Amino acid sequence: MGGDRLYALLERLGNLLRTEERAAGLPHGLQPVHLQALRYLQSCNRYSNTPAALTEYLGLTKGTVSQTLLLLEEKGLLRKQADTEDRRVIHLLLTEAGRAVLKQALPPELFKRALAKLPGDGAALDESLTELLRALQAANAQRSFGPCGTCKHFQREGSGRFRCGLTQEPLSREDSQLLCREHEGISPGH
Amino acid sequence: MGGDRLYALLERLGNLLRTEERAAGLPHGLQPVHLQALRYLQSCNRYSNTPAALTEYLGLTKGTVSQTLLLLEEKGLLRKQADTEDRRVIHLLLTEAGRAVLKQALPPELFKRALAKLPGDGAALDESLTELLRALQAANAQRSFGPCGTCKHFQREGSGRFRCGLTQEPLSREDSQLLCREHEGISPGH
DNA sequence: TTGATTAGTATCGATTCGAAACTAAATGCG
DNA sequence: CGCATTTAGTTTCGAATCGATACTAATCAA
Repeated sequence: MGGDRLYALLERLGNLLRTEERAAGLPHGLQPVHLQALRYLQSCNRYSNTPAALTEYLGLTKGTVSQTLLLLEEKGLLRKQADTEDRRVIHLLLTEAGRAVLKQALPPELFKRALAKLPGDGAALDESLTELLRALQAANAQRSFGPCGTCKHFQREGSGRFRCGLTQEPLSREDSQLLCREHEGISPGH
Repeated sequence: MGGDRLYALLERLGNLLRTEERAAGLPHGLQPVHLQALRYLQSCNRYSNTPAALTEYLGLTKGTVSQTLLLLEEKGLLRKQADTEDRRVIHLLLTEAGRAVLKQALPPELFKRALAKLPGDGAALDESLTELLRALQAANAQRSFGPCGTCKHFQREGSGRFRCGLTQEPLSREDSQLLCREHEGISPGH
């Protein structure tokens, strides 16, 4: 059946990207997981920049992620900031150095070159992958980590003013584009 | 730019599949790499079932792959067979047990369920991914590991009879569908 | 107040992985 | 032929990921 072929394709792509990621991180002394953590933290919103959210995103255990964060902090790529409301919670903020490393390392050179050679602008690929990801997350009961503005808790309050229905906090236009761990897609039935 | 988003998608998909693969291998005491090795060996041709080819396919070092193979052999999932022509070369053959494990473990359940939910039959996805993989392999100077029958060394010799232009050996119809490490795509310019 | 839950950390052992040194066979060049 | 070089594969070692488990501290619920 066709599933096998699709699976082989995805696995091979995954391996190639992982190898590239390994090479891209090497000069900075970073492993693939470290780059992935940095990339997540750069693109998530203020509810989702915590060890717990990162743990869910990466699909690892919290102990493992805690180690990863220790290393990134020692290297000065991120800093920790205690939450003012819930003192158990810690927010992870990229430093300038962290952002610089990320900008230089990801996406890897090979990937950028390949993308340039791709016939079309990759829109079809984007759409197919998004669909697959959605199906995977639906099949599992997993969080979607989608952009804030596409969530069912997202509320419009007039020109350029938004609010999160879950936390009741106001949201800026930039906020609405960041990934959120509480993200729930709008179900087609409504 | 759009590359970032595409990259994030692929990385996330890769992580999900890897997590699933880890879970699928757990009951057999196998890690993701082990399943990947088995899957490759099941679908490659007789020129490509060697440690060196597997090393290239996985993008690891030969020492690492050597360890992986040791474990798989100990578990009775594959056996080694010395090449009769070149006594340095070793061929890796799946045992019945190896094939059974593979059949049971891959693709992971989650993936199959997701595929079933996918609108359409995944043909668009297949095409997009194949294109991307081709672009990646062209951008790198990497081997393509494509099916024998789509290689520029592949020769037709009449009804159902084929030959490899590189080794001059005759090929069966089944041969022509297996992955080959010497595979070179037919360049569009010819 | 007491018990349960949640966020995060610390420690341990198993495993992957790369680097480098090594063996053995094949190849190439004088 | 003879000797250096290359290639296939193994071995050894150390660094790093990762999961499991136990732990602290804060919050929440009854």
